Amino acid sequence: MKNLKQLEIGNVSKESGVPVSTLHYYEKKGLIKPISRKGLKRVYGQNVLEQLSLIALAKYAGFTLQEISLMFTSSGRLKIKRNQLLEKADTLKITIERLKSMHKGLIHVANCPEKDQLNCPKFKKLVKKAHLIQKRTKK
Amino acid sequence: MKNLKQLEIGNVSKESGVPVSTLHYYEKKGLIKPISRKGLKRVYGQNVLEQLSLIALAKYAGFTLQEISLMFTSSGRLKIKRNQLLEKADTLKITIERLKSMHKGLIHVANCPEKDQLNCPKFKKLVKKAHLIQKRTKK
DNA sequence: TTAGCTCCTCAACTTAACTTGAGGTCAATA
DNA sequence: TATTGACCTCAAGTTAAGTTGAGGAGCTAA
Repeated sequence: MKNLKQLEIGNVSKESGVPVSTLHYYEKKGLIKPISRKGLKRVYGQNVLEQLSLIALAKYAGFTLQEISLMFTSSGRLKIKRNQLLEKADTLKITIERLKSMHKGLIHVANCPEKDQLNCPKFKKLVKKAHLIQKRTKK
Repeated sequence: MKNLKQLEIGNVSKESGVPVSTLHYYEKKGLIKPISRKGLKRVYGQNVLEQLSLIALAKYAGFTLQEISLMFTSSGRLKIKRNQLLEKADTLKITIERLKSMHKGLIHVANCPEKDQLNCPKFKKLVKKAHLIQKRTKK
């Protein structure tokens, strides 16, 4: 099955929620690429929408556009090796653990009877834990 | 028990890993505050270290310094209300879910036999899922 | 054929989060 | 007393990730 449907930049923007100016910007950074031009106008294939979801997701996971552009080609294919991928997955895992601590901490603090909540030992322990995770990853 | 130990900015920097220039910056932004001055020199209490951990953590969770400064006072006390706290916890939860999808996706792709891995239906489904979560939160 | 769209390029501006640098204070040591 | 080291202030510079705006192209409908 081929990518039959073609999209103008305006549609891409509308469907993805990403501003046109940002699409231009992403293109300059090598993250996406129109499949062709119709005159001056860019023509995109359907799959650009998936690419954009992926980019959004990766950004959310804390990757910079630079890093993202190293992971995928502008036509949406994977660029990095299996082990690098697993490495990324690992750092992501750690991030997740840390955020879980933070989450737990917030919930706890919200219900904590202590006057000065941030001084609550349980909370402190959670922060410390997350912070240790952080240190571990830095090395 | 009081905070007996006093720290100069250099020690704070060394123990926290946060550069002196950043500590100045955080102060200007209202995130931290020395307990006093000895001449011109800033004097910090021990608890600034916990504050800095917390700031690092919150940043990691995707909060901006602005937002962080709205959550805590510069002396390290909680500033926001219980329900706001729970709200923050909620958005964090969603972020975590999304990252989990991403994580799963990375692992899957790394082991996926498909030629063009990003086209693998399983992967696509994961991205879509994460993306939906995203949309849900934007509204 | 003129007006109205949607698109184009390219350069300059914006914001957050820092960093760098110049010039100065102060206390302790050589 | 002179130098060193750690600190100070304040202004300017930097980077990532966009956004804004000026000036122009090309189709389409009145």
